[in-house]
Amino acid sequence: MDDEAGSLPAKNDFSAWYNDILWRAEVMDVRYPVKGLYVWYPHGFALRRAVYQLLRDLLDTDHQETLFPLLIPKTEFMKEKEHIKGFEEEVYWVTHGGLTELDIPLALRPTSETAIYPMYSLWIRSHADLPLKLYQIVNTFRYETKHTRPLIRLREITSFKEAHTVHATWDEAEAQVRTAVSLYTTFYRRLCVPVIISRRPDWDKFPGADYTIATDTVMPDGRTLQIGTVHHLGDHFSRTFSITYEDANGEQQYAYQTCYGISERSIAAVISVHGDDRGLVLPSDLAPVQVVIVPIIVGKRGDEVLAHAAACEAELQAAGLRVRTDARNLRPGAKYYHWEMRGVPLRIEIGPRDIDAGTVMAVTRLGEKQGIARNGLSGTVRELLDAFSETLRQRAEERMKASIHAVSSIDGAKEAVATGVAVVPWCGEEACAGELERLTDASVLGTDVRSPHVAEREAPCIICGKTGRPALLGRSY
RNA sequence: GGGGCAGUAGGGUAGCCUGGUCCAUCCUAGAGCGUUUGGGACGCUUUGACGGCAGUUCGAAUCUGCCCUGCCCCA
Repeated sequence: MDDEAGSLPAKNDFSAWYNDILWRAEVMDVRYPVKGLYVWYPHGFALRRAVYQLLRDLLDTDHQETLFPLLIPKTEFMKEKEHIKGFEEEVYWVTHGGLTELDIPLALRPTSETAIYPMYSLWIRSHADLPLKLYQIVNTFRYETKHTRPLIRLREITSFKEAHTVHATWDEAEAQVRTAVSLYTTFYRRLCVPVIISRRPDWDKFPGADYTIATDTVMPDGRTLQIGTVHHLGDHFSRTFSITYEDANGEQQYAYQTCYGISERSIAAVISVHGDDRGLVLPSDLAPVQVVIVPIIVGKRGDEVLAHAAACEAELQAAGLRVRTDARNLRPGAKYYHWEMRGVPLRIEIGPRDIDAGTVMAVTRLGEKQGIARNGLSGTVRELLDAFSETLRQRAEERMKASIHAVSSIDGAKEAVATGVAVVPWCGEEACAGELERLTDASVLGTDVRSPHVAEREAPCIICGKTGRPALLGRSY
């Protein structure tokens, strides 16, 4: 499972690159013998833990974490008609307990609305119980029939963060939608992953929602990846599951709800947006190893070098950094390649020359090399790590900007979606969207686009010529 | 959903058409010992595989069927 010399495919062959980097960088092992299920390597799992720690930190300010069962009785699952229609073809069913057929089959949750809302019905009695904001991070199951891909299209989503909120009014739920969108924006900012926010077309919204706001990013091959959704559920589920509260006047009212989710696709985005021909490139906050120290052991001064390396490691550790010293019996170059593949943001080389000069050599994952003073090491390293993340963020944002093109013709749209996302004026009619999708072999992702790179202005619909507004068009995963 | 190609040691391959010559071979990796270390070290020793099930046959990595898994193309 070790990385062998120079054999990661170039990133411009994105599909091959993506398949290879996952195991070479020890993120996922795809050899588990069931289609669509994959194994987290410890290094990948450490990355997952860092990413989800950021997410938890953000949510914990005004949500509470909880945990609901994996199994949902068919009787509950089948209650909301639109919801069922959206999922019925991809639900796994548990039909037997041992050799006994179950009276009521149990669904493996494809998402947890129908597990959570019957309990919400019991928990919510009065307006004083509102708003209720809970989330859980769980695995979910969907019987995907299309081509599965690690972290992107899974039969077991291992890391589904789903939040479910309940409010007294439709408007309060809508305010929560805005809050959630802003929360996700912050989250992706911390991952240094640029996103475009838009409102999904009606035919593409969550089954059972009033509307859906989605966050997408653009992958290196120009296809978009949906990496977060926020749904205004209106009162559809509260009517189905009898989630009511007594208002200040003593009247029973149906509650209004939202739900919003993020999965390990967020990690696919981090890997894909930042990685390069040498392997992972991870923002400092996310890297399982933030600093690797490579002692340059030359001749008789080996012990002296190791002692200096240990002292540096201790100092950085004391400063709260995740540090590793690589004292293996390998050439330094082999270690550099090893840790570059795994995305370590900063490498520190310590050899006899550095000891004599009172310095260490610091090299970022992007190849910027400089000698820094041994004195005040941890402070300097912190600064380098922060600057590194900021560089990644800006670099990614520029790429995102370069992949978005406002167009006014079908040919222009075709050209744009070949390498990224087109912004086209669209009247809002489904028929026009269908025609547009057919002509460009791409999908209408959404409207009400929120991105610094997309101007919100009216123009004639690219299909029918009536008044239109900007819509995102792209090929998506 | 339709079609195509593939599966041989931890990873990458040859062999398959034309069944036996193959305890298969090479690169890489793993283990052990020694020498080495400022961008992928070297020597010696050693470990390790024909996706699964059934069938044809004296004999199957090789032929047949089904299944599983993966990759690519089209809807």
